[in-house]
Amino acid sequence: MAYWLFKSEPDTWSWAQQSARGDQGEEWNGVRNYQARNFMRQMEIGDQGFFYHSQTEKAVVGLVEVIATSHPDSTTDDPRWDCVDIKALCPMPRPVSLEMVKAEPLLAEMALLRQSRLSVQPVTPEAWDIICKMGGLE
DNA sequence: GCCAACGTTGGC
DNA sequence: GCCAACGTTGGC
Repeated sequence: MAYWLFKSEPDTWSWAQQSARGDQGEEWNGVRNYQARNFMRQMEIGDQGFFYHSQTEKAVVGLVEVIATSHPDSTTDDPRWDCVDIKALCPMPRPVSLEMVKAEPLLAEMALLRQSRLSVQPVTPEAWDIICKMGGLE
């Protein structure tokens, strides 16, 4: 099983909206970036991810799970763009802010810091554990 | 609101 | 195939 990070502007698609979808989940659509798309194509059902709010909040606010593998993005006719479906698992008891991630030397290599514009990115198992603990999980 | 980073597009 | 121009994203 692999770990990922999904980034969203809360004004566009928020954790609250994602949670409201329940187990039915929702397409992670609208991605128009090849790198991000390629990561989604690698995802498998049961993979887990962080849900990150960019812009105003800049924090990991919850955990999600992949419930459908890559398929055409319903928001475009352009055959280049695929997406997966994800559902909310649980909120972070304490959201892990970008500031907190930056302050942890063990997380310095995260794509979140190195490639700030990438909206879908892989997370190593080590980074996953660290952030879960920082957020009050486990 | 600004700016840096970076991806995309189009002309050559 | 290169590169300049431009658009978008995200942090500050």
